[in-house]
Amino acid sequence: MPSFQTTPGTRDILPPVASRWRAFVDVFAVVVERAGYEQIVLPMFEDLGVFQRLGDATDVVTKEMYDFVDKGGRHVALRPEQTAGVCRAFVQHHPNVPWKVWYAGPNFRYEKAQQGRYRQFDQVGIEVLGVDDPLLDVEVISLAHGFYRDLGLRNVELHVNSLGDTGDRARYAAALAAYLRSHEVELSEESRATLARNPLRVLDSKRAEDREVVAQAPSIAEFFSPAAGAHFAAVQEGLALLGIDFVVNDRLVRGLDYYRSTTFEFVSTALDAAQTAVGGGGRYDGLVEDLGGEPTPGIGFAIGVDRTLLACDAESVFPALDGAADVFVVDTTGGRTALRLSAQLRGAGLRAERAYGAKSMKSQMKTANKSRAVVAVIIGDDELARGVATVRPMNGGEQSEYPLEAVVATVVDIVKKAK
RNA sequence: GUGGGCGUAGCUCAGCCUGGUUAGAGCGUCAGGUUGUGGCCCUGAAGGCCGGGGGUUCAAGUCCCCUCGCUCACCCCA
Repeated sequence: MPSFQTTPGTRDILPPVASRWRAFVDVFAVVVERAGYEQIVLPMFEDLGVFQRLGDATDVVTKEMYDFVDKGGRHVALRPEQTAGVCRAFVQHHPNVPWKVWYAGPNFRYEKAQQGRYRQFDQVGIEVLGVDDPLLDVEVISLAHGFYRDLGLRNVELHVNSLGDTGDRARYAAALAAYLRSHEVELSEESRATLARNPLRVLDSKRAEDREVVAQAPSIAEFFSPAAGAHFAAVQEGLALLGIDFVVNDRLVRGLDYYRSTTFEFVSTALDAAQTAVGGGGRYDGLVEDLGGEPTPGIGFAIGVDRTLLACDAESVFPALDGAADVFVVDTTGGRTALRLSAQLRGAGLRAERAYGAKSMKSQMKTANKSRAVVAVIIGDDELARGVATVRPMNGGEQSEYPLEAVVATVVDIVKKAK
């Protein structure tokens, strides 16, 4: 047992998975940058107050925050998500609207870890501030949808709902609480506790004994103001216009208190774990104001990197790949020629590898094979004496000798043809 | 935070119920299989305080307790 191991809920992302993560973010960046979103990089910790705006009835704020007092006496917290930070940055820098940004990076929540849920977990996401157009909601949703499709995922379901405007949500919450209280004896003990804290969340219960009561509960749709109803209708029409399949799920209650109006969640049906939501988002039209800014509409989504990658595994798409070399330089004369040649080959843009230490020809060839190089360049005593190198295609083709100064061009040519 | 399952080689696991000589397998790694050449095949080697601590016993990987970690479910969420 080593003296030190990763702390619970954290882990090392080793090769080749780490490069899969990078590729994941690359695919995401291409999708959203085509739509005009620009990257933003936020601090990983901020003033605790920024995150308290997520809602003091949420577990994220009440018990999962990694907060501490720094040496200057500031009460700060590791970010549990990035939307609040984006809004804080918006208020701090007052950029022109619409402000369209994307981000990627780790967040922190003090939870008990299980598959697809870690204390340090990565998300990619976008946020748009300053626009209250339902067709923007459609665009935002379509970008997430397109990203999943670009990864190769086919079994991702889109669930949409609306929480109405601020007044609708409050009136609904009151009506729902009243209904649930009248059926309190039928609810599970856990849900009774949830009811006292945050009635909307009872709708999320997966416990069998709650199913009947939840099924009969009033729907948010009955409480929509005319404007909220029209907005939601426009979103649904827009999705249909783009040919994006979705289901309206009036029990979809997002976890954070700032959500208003349009909410949505992407669920992988290929995953049989407890955590099947691979991404989600919605409108948060009051959040900027809560953080001290002018009233500003906002919408965005976050996609969980781990869970989405788990879904990719379940569907056997977007695999992790070891990098293959283009060329491997074998040198049994001490290594100086391989050192120089591989530098030249790299300078020509190739991925060139070589063996370290005085290994036998056979050993070096084995390593060359494992590197999956297209071609091996071999320097033995014989070649060294005559100023040449043997160039050997690794697919079984004929090998031949070239003057040292012609090796780079020859190899570049062979690799280009092989690709 | 609550409950169940599991911690044996780098990885996947057998052995534990029915304690008993130097703890095994497959894969991986490394080295060989005659003159300077990979893949397939063959041979060999390295690699384990059997998660940690305590207890029972003549004897513990195996039984008991504690602890740490992982995992699944709940809670919650991405």
